[in-house]
Amino acid sequence: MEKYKEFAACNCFKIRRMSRHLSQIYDHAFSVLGIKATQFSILACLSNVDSVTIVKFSKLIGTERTTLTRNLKILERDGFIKSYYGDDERERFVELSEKGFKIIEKAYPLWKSTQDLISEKIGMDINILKSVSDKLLEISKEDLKL
Amino acid sequence: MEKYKEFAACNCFKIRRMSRHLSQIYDHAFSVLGIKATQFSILACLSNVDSVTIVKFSKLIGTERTTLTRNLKILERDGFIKSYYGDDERERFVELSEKGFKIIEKAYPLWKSTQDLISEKIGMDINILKSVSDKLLEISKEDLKL
DNA sequence: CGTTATAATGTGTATATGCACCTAAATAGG
DNA sequence: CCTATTTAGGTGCATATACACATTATAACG
Repeated sequence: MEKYKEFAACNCFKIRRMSRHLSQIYDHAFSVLGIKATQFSILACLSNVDSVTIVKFSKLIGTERTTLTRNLKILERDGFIKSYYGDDERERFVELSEKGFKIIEKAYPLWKSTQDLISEKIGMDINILKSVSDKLLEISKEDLKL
Repeated sequence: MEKYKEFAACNCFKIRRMSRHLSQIYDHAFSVLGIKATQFSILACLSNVDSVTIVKFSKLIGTERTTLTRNLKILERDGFIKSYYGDDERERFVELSEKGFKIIEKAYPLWKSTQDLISEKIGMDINILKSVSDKLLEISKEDLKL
């Protein structure tokens, strides 16, 4: 059976493996601060929106709402973010705490050096990544019926 | 503060988001069979190696050993694979069961149509993706000291 | 041959992820 | 104003992921 090469070329398999690998590299860089790459991403994005509801934030960063809820719970437990309910009592807003601001200040140089290293290793193909990402995001529900 | 664009360009953030998105698409395709994309990948790869130890298999597919152990446990529980200890009593071999072979036969057309759809959407950039993936895998432990 | 090093694996703990389902609040329609 | 629908959010359950640490078996070596 010679399907191995075909299976190994699975887009999902490859991207997942890349994701795991890259996550380990970034996680390693942040480890001295006791945070993970995912957490840095959330805190960094949050630093640019002041205050935002769960649903809006999840759409903004492309993370499933309930996943984000759980990620935020950990960040709130550790004091990096605060949350409060709005006038519309269904809405819950989240925002960075002082501690949150401080950690991303410390994390920034770690992120920057890692990001530069990876970008350098990948070279010009790095731009394709955005193109591919955008194309994937275009895929609609209709496409998935087949 | 205008760091948002910079953070949003984070390689790790982008790849993780792509990975989540793509996984949802493939998972959806396999959902009628009750398996996930990750499980299909493992079973498909396993179909090409007959019988293999945990360590070798984890290196082959680029999945952390203990992660693979847990993934395999679920597949064994559901009867898709079998495992047994070797002459070297430290080694545990895993291999596909009959049920495992049957499920990948059923899953193959689902995978193929999804794979074709995604490949078409991404277009020529798909080749660059492989190049990027290979470059990432080249990154050594030394690079991470910085 | 006995001791030490290495190799293969398992487990505890923690984060990440997403679907299905549930609740409560706000809004739309009559 | 009352009911039906929509919207925001939470929770149960399951899989995925990886690091640190422990255990056991084999290999290496003096």
